[in-house]
Amino acid sequence: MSHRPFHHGNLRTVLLEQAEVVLRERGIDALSLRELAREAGVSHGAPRSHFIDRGALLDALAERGFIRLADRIREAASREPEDHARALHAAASAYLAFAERDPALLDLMFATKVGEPSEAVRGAAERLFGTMTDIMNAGVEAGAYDADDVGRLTLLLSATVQGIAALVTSRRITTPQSEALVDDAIRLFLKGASAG
Amino acid sequence: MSHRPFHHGNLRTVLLEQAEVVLRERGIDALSLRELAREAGVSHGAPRSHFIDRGALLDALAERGFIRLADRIREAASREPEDHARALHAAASAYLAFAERDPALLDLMFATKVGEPSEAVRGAAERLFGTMTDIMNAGVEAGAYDADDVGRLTLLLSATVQGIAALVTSRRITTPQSEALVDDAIRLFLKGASAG
DNA sequence: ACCTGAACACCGTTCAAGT
DNA sequence: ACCTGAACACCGTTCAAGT
Repeated sequence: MSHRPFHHGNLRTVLLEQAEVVLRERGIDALSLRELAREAGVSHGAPRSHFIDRGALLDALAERGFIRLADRIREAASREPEDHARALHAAASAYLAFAERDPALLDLMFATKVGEPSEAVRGAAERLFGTMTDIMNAGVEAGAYDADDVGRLTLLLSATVQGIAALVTSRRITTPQSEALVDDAIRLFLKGASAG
Repeated sequence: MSHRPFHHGNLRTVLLEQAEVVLRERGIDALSLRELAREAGVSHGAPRSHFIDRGALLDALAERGFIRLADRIREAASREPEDHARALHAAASAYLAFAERDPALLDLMFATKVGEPSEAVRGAAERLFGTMTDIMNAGVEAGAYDADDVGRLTLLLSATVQGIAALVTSRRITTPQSEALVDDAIRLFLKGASAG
């Protein structure tokens, strides 16, 4: 048996993955660097080599969250290449599914920043917005919107879906209500956004 | 001089008001019961008489936040009794102004609940939704919507405005962008929601 | 380059005791 | 009814030292 640390070269990922579990099961208040270290079998000082402080861990979690959410949305929309309305619906549903599985992570991703958001988080958030933009551009090609409007419409759609997600994670509406709300949102969005 | 505690009968309010300042200036991570107690000039155990734990204080803050936000929105909309579109715009702008002044408080109001939200918070959140409903009902009388749709449309408008606020508090968009987004949102909402 | 372990300051919570 | 103050367990952070 070696006495090299079990997680040598891997501790960062182990901490992040365990943190996601804690976030999912017990929420952000239960997330402690010392507990993560204990569960990973390292000393309480070890995370310091990978995250300068608790905020840096939270940033890394938010970054991973944005990347995963963007991937889920892109994947969902890509299953409806022929029908833009259905693609929007699939994307929104994927967003809501993420919110229901990982509400505390979504909170973290959209949490108030005291200063500027970190570069990594900002980039990951832009990846999500880029995914939404790609989906909307497919709608332009299908004749659903004017090309000039796509930037503003993408922002509006993103805000609307995030708002619905916030109502779900804060338990203000139930899952069935959120599904009806997504239907309404997309129907009204397409009607209101149509050129002319 | 009496040695009755300075805050006798008043400590609860003093703690809440100081907590709102801390939340505004330094964010939720800086909010500590012990610090609040020190600043109020009482022992660290004193808050226990008014809030069973830190979560109860946060609930009380969220409750007050919902009440204040609902009042601001009602007031803003009431200044445009003749023009429903302008009333919606005023309400949304009041929401965004709240989000910019008290981003951490808004986060708290829409934070993920692990269990069920407390009765008091739920009631206060419903007051906000009730205010939005009243504004929308005025739109029904003005002929902007079918009465049958007003419940779903109110939910959609609420979600959209909250989503725009989330983009602001998370620093994803700037204040000018949020103003343009509110314009787009309300124009598109009225177009999409119009009866027929 | 990464991890250990002592040290420090701070925190939430509990609770017997006071008024 | 409300507040005090000791006690407990836990936490984030720092840092000299090890490998």
